Amino acid sequence: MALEHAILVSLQEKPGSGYELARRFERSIGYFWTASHQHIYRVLKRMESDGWVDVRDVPQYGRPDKKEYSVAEPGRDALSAWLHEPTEPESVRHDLAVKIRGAAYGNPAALISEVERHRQTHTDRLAHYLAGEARDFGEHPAADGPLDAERELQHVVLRGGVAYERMMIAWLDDVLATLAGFNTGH
Amino acid sequence: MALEHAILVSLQEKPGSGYELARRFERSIGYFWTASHQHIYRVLKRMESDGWVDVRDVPQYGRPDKKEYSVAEPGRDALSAWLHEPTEPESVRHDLAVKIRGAAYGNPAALISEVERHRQTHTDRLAHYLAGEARDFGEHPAADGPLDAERELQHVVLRGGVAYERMMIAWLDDVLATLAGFNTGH
DNA sequence: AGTCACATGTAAAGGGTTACATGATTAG
DNA sequence: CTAATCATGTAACCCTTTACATGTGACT
Repeated sequence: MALEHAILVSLQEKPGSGYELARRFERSIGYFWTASHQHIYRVLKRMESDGWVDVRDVPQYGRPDKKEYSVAEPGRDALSAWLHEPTEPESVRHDLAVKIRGAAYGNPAALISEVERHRQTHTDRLAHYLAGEARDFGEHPAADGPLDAERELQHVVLRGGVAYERMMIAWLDDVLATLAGFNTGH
Repeated sequence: MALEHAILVSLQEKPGSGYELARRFERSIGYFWTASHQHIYRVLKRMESDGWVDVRDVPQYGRPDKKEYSVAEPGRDALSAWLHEPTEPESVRHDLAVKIRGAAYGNPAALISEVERHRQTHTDRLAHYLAGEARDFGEHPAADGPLDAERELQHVVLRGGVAYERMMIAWLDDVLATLAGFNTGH
């Protein structure tokens, strides 16, 4: 897949500017598809020239004007076509796993701080996800949130993020225990 | 990171040809870093001209001759430098999660077969990993296998793969239950 | 005057996939 | 003769990152 489908999904949920999309890719949708603002602007240009999105100039007071993008008919079609076409599971890219195997010929203990750093990132993310879950899907959901299908689908994706972070933390603990074994000469 | 470090790790474990590397990337190291043969040959060329690897022509009988690559001193240095330099956790790319959120405006039930297909892939991979674990890290390990640190590090990486597949299967069951909820109108 | 949030881009390089291409040898 | 495994590559294209670049308006 490419960024364009993630953008279509986001714009379908709510139209917005390139800048706003970039902010959404730092949270929410960015939990499972990352993108920088440069990349977003570039793809948005192509999508516009392909007719997938409509643009509207929005003058603003107290801040720079912006362009608001929304999904056009051909964009909806492209999204629908992609949803119906089978996709293979993404190819895995775990640099930390490569490092761990590579450490065998160096000093495995040197990796400990790196692994701990990653563990910290994952615990932070987990806390962030859980806070978002309590806010948006708890007993007192935000009054302006989406309803029904959209809401439940967003929730199940978020639960996937939570499960992923929990698994990573548990595995990194396993890695740390293994690395500690070399230190003490076990 | 890039492919070259994964290749260095693999060649450090055992020298081999581009073809052999491509096969390793279909199993073992490919469980957490995928690469096609075209890509491998291209990167190998660059690594050779950078002096990271040595090449040796190996004439063979009964099959085409091959080039055997092994890690050279500068390659070992580059690998060591990379191992000591911090790396951020890889950016996530879960197309299925994007699809699930995108399904809200189409027909969520149309995704069921796609999710089931992914679930099947993950159960296959899990079975494959567990078979490899029993073979290489069970009570009767292969006699020619690696020892000590290398072996334990390979095992902990494999356990990560197992944990990942198990988490994915559980999450996809959660997704299927959620999608089923729309079918029955709940 | 400086910093921050908002807002939009371009250019160059790097990383990776897909399509195309060739050829040897073994087994059926 | 055909298919499979072994073996190596090129070319074009696409996706993404990094570096560079500009400018508004609010607040301190």
